[in-house]
Amino acid sequence: MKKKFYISTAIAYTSGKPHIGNTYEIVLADAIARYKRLAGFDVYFQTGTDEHGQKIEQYALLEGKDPQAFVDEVSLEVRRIWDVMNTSYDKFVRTTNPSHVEKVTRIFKKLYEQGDIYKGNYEGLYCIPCESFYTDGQLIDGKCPDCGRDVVVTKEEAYFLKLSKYSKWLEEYIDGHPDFISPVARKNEIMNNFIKPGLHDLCVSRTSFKWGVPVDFDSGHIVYVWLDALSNYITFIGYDVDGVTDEFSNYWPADVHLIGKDILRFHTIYWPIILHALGLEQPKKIFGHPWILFGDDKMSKSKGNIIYADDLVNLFGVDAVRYYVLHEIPYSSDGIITYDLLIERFNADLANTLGNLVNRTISMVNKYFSLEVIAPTVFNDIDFEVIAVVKEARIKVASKIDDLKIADAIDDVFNIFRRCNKYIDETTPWILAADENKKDRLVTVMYTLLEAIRQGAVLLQAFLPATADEIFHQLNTENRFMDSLDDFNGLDIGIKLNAPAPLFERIKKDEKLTEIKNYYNL
RNA sequence: CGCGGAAUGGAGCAGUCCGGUAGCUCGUUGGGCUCAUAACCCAAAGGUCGUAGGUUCAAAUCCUACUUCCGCAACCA
Repeated sequence: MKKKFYISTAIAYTSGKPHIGNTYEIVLADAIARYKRLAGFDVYFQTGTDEHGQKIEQYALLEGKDPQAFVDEVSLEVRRIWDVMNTSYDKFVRTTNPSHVEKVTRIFKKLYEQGDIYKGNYEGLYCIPCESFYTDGQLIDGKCPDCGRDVVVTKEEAYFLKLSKYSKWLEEYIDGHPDFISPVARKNEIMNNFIKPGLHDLCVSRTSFKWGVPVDFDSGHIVYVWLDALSNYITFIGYDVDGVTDEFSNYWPADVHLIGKDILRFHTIYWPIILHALGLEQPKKIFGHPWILFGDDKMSKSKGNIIYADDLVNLFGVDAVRYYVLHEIPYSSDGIITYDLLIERFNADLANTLGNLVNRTISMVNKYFSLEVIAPTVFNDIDFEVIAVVKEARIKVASKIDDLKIADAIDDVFNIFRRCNKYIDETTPWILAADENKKDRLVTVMYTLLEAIRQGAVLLQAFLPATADEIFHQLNTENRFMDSLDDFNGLDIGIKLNAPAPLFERIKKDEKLTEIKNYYNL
């Protein structure tokens, strides 16, 4: 039986269109999911939208829409962008799904009945016009951060989750499972700032708005958004308080929850405690990925420097955008995106190293052998060097993916292509072609190149699926499976390649920058 | 003294745990080649590894202090 692999992204909050930063997460998860499928795992990849809460209620009101209609629209837009990014999620979930809502209601009730949730009073700084509570830290000059008016100390009835009861347990759990939270810097942050000082009980209901899952035994109370949102990881694979499905038993616990570093707290404190209280196993790893910054600034609507993924795809193509976010964002520190850098990487890596390699190789096969794949004769040392690089890449990629170092993994794939370019200069096929006595050598060199490219494309599928498809098409092969890397003979002898065509046209920077300006009507 | 992270040639990063000639990708310059998308290959220039001390035969790496930047600081997703 196949080994299972459950990976999730955070569900996107449907307050607006997701920008490239949000999109990074789904692409990252997609690369891992695609790789694991390739490696023979039974992969389950879940993503979706988080659709409840006061903010959404407000935004909907602002646009004069019913909240459900509002989230229907935004959720559709999120899904459209995920599809534009060519991501291979298995299930797209929505927290407004009636079955999910019922399950959350029952989870809340169960936790209440077993004493993990209790009724108390929430006391905080409240802004009356905004109908919102704030903490000291959120206030700007002691005033409401939204409207700038005075806040007053207010008390309201609310339900609380007994985090304090599980504080010790959580600390020990995290200590005993060093890989649970990564990167490790984030783990320290959570441990030192929150867990070690002792956890406060978490307020898990609200009465100040309506748009959410109601507490069925106490009207007026709405389940706090996070209890609702986090539960998506289990409710949509068949968890219910009074029984679970086979699907749940098969896939839970999740192997990776991929999330933005900003919501790490919810996933490493509230979520483990909720699961523990429900008597469920913990996910194996929670990875708080870094952010993408545009230029030097954090992307935000107020700064007007938001980049949307679908616009970038229109301007550069889906794999160019995937390549950039996967390759240029470091493992634990924030990455930067600018048009200049995007163009530079596109030209240097995609057009020059990869695109030109494929193009020059197939062009040579066309010129020398009329596109026919001819059986190699004897490999010699220089060929074996290339073959060794290809073999090594497979191993390196596997270990980098397991460490979630996707940028390094994709670089290992490109090492194959770099090595191939060098190999062409070392073997000078055009000189071999001029001498009929060297035909055997030429045949072997061309085969080595084609098969190295094919094997590179097999690995590349995880990251740039459309590009890999195009390479397979030009090579006229469907042999794209991982076990085809066991040997170096994956191309059928005697087949004809398809005609060469550039994978990526080089970008002229000035023209592209002008195009970008026009695109945005600047 | 709230907690944590970072500072490495023009750019983006690795190396720091387990001290031992400073590495990768790109950019720049020179050369080569001509199969290819002004591409590809080779070579060179360019860094006193944030600052100041300390330990050591030897420090980017260990210790101390300082400077700068960033994240987190609890019910906002």
